[in-house]
Amino acid sequence: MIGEFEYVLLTAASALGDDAYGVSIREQIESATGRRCSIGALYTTIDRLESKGLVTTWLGGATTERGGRSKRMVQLTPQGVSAAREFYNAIMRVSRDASWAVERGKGIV
Amino acid sequence: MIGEFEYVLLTAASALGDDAYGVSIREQIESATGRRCSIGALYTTIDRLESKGLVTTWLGGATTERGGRSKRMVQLTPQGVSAAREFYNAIMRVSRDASWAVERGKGIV
DNA sequence: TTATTACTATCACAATGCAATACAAATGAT
DNA sequence: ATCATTTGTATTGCATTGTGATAGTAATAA
Repeated sequence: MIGEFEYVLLTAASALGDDAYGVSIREQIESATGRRCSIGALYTTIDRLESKGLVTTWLGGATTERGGRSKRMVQLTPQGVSAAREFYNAIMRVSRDASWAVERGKGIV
Repeated sequence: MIGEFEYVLLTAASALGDDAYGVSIREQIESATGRRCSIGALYTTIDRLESKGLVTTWLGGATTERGGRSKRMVQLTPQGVSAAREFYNAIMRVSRDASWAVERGKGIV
């Protein structure tokens, strides 16, 4: 099972589609979670996800317009999508009757 | 932030209410997740949750009928409920637009 | 050739997850 | 009483995941 931060990163990369790379993923995570994402957390997790085959990465072309190192693009593999779905479903399944998970039209109240 | 297994344990204990103790929590986890829950994972996590103030535990009375050590009862503290709610909300928020999380009638709102 | 900008990489340690193994207490039979 | 049985809990040691601090790399402009 992947960890929580790994899940967050996969989700952010998925949301960004073709624009997913280190910096944009970091911004996406910070905006989606409201919490800070450190550089170390970011790249070590990308590395770990890649070595597990859950994402692939490659160096982006020279699309930069004003200086700067080239981007390391990130994309989920089918296994990455599966792993994320599994994590999500596991949380949903476990939370089914939790008081903090009740939504409209759901359960006894 | 609590970890995924800590969340699962909090949820199981919450679901069991007054019947929450080591063995019953373990069974609840295994039935809710479909995965095995080892003894070590169980008690070390209970210890950690207690030291963080997310659960309280105490030794149950002599309600056993056929032998056996007394139970270590577990109950969520208000902080435990908050931590679980936070974890759940964080996952929900991040997953809002994920392809694997789409449900009916789910807009940005 | 140097300064600036945009980005990625590494390290070291903390927090969390987990299997294997050992230990404790209550009961009932002898 | 003491011993086997039953029901549960506790400890140890290591693997995995999370994260801040720090360093490094490459492109561009002046």
